[in-house]
Amino acid sequence: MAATSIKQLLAGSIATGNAVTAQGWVRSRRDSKGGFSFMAIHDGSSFDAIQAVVPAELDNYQEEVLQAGVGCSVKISGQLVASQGKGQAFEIQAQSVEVIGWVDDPESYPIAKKRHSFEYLRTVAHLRPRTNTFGAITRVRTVLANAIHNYFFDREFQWINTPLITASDCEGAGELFRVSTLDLSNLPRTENEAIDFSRDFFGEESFLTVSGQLNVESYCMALSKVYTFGPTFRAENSNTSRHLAEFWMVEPEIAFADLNDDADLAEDFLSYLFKTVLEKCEDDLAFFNQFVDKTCLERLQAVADKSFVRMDYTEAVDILEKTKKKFEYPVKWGIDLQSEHERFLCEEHVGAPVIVMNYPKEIKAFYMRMNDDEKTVAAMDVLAPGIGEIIGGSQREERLDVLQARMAEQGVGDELWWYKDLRRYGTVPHAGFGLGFERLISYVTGMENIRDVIPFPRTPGNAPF
RNA sequence: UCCGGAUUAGCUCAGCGGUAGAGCAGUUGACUGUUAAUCAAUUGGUCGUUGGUUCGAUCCCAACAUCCGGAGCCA
Repeated sequence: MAATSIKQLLAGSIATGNAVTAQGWVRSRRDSKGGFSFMAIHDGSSFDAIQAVVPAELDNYQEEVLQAGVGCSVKISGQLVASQGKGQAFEIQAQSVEVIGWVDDPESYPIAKKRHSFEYLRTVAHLRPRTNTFGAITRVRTVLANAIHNYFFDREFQWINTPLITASDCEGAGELFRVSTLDLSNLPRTENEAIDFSRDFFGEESFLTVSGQLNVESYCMALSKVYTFGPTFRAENSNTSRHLAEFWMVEPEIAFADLNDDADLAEDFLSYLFKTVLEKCEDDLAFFNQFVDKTCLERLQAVADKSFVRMDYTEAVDILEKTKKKFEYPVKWGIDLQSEHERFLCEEHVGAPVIVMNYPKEIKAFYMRMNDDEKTVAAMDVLAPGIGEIIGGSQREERLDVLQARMAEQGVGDELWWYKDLRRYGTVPHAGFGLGFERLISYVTGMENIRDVIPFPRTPGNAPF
């Protein structure tokens, strides 16, 4: 008989008395001298386990059922019945229990039936999905990824699969990983002893992308509403709870739009995502709210209700200068906001997500649109309490002459000729932003370390699984 | 990369200049429609690595490694 997912078994849509089969992994077994054992079985489809009541009369009860501990995989067939005990509505009255896979050595099985620290679980990243926490994170991650695609699909955005390999090293977002097939122990050289990249795979130096934005702009200039959603790579030596060397990013780009349209999109998008996860991950979020972060649900609801505050950079600096709070880094107009400043703004001053707009041009990238004051550019950061910058975006410079001047200022070379072409042929005001997918999940779940919201985190000195 | 902190049983931690302890897990038994079950007994450790100080180092010192927190970079 085909197995039914535990989510379905617990949903109440199958009439009691029906024959069912569940398959999954044992979370716990409790033996009763009343002549049966209770087995809690997980298969990842839901937060809750299903309980199987296994009678001692089964042929393999002594030899197998009583030996099947935490982590063993099993297939259990029987009748779905209303539970006599508290804690679950339904359970399986087992008629057969087949142990599919044993746990070699229960004492050294890394995932014991107890609380483990997240630091420890990172060292067993291949087994940590078996815990409540990582199962819940995985389901939330899936719901959010789907919600992202659904949001854009419903609003006539096209999903653009921008390349992961790029020859441009000037995308302005940090250090790049080199992509090469050259023999490192025998590098080809040019006449003046430089490495001869013309003999490399792509005929020039190439790298893993740090952003799909420049490429997605080209599709935006034809399809109007587009987005990328995929992995991104940064070779920064960043050792923090908010950075990964490999992470996923969502980057929408909209044509015929300015910075305010961009901020509207960011706000509506986040609000939709949070509403969706509140609706679809009730059990998992209840778990996070109880064991990981007591303010989790409250915070999600606040963002779902769109309680964003918008302010100009200039206004933000003004607030920071006037507050009595002492900062390690003094504030003055022209500096980039430090973590402590961003935290003060969204955590203490406002107590909700803040969108800071129109930053000094000196501290922002070449492609951001120059404002009329010629001192600021149309950039925005969405700052979230507890996370910091969750979104960074801008209106793009659509005027060829201004863009060229900015590129020259920042030393960006000719390899972006195609990017300039977009301003030469039917240019249009447009804007977009980048949302760090893992930062979003951190914010939603309350998980403090970004290494715990991606299945196999890559950080400096660390890619073991 | 910089500044702090940590590294002792499978896990979480306590401890002390005279070579070690608890809780949980595991194992065994008792008990029970149980559900982080309970109760009893019990196994289990070159105290991160390498040097140094000392009669003697797990403890003090130094370097290194790894991890954590904060900062920078950013998403």
